[in-house]
Amino acid sequence: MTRVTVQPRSPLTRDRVLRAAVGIADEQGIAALTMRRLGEVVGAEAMSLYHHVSNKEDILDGIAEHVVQEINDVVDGLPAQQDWKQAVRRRILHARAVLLKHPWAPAVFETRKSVIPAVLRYHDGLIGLMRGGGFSNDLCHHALHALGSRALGFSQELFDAGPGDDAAPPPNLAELPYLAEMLMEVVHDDPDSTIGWCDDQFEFEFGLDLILDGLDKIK
Amino acid sequence: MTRVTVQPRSPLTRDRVLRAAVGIADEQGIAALTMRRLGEVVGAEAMSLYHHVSNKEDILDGIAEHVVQEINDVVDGLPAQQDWKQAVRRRILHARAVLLKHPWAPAVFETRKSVIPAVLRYHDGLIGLMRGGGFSNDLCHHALHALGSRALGFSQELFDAGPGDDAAPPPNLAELPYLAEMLMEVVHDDPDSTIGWCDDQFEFEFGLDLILDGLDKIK
DNA sequence: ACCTGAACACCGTTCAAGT
DNA sequence: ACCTGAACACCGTTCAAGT
Repeated sequence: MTRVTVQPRSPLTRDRVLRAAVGIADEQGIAALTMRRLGEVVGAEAMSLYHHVSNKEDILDGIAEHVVQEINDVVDGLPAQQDWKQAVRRRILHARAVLLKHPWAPAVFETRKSVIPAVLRYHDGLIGLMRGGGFSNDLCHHALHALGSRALGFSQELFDAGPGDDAAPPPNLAELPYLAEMLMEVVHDDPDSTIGWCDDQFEFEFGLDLILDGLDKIK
Repeated sequence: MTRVTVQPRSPLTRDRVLRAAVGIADEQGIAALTMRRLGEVVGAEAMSLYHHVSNKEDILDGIAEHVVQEINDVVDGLPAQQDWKQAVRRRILHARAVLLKHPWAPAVFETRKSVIPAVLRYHDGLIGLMRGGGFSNDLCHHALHALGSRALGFSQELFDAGPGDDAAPPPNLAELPYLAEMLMEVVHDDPDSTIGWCDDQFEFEFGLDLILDGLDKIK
């Protein structure tokens, strides 16, 4: 008779709950993250979760922290660099790369009631780089505000380049003369697309460099 | 017998529903906007709403459109101005003033699936101003991306200056040397505050001018 | 045509009861 | 101590029935 050693189910912990929550959000979107679904994934009833987290807000706080931790782990491993602008630029682009793996994260960041501790640590690092580059504390402060969410690698677009709503009426370009002309010129290399044709990475770097170059001139 | 002419209750319309929805969101926050509560306010059952809007998403689309309409009405009334930078700057600051009356609006914009038509009209106006200032269509395109949500007057902060969570542990400044030093210097005129001490309007304009000045140099 | 009550399929969360 | 079933107070939405 074979000895079937049943792996004792590892006990539920806050960390296992949060890990599972991140997994659900990554794979099925943040709307799929419900207490009941989360219970299913960790192999327990939804109500058991409340022994390890205080409520759903606590879970959202936790997975936000989790993602920023991941960013900090990446950027802390980057080698030192003499030029502050290159250092800040690279740090932010690495943060962006992590965030692209968790597309739900920006929305969760924005709904947090209190500051995410890991974000403070991230910002502390950015200030360190800028101070090293000759920034005054005052300019560091303005710089963080100017960067806003760009500091963590995401830009806030008014219309997401998501799947779009096919049922929605197409915009009437006759009433939008300047936009129509711009579109015609900008997309003339890529005639298939109308909106959402943009190279997000390029545009992100364009805006980031605009700000970093501006700061460089002030400092 | 007195003729009591009962004011015939004005029939429900999509516009009345949306107006009431904006009112609820303004006064009690977006979370208070439920179908049942909305029904109460317009004096009907929640289920009656479905004859005038297709569902709740449609209501959110509608109130987002409503706010951007309000912005367009304001900025369309602004007198012409020769300097593109001043014109764009003023337009954006007026948009911001409208948005400050509807603090829930940015979050609703971000969750819209398809482009809000009024936002296209707003952007069309901005492009017009920049074209008039000598921008190429290509630069207009990059400029809109660089501005992002700033074009409509709101910046995306990682931590909102909201009421805050008093139960949350205070950040350990010992682990945040640069941030601690910056805070000490920046707030030394206002020793009561620790975080959320910032002059949002000033910081918004600082970031906006950084971008506009940068664009001015490229164009 | 417009409106409604009852019902359905979900939520997050509480609570008393199990082991 | 950790977990659970049943229940509660909400959601958005459907549907058959009213006028």
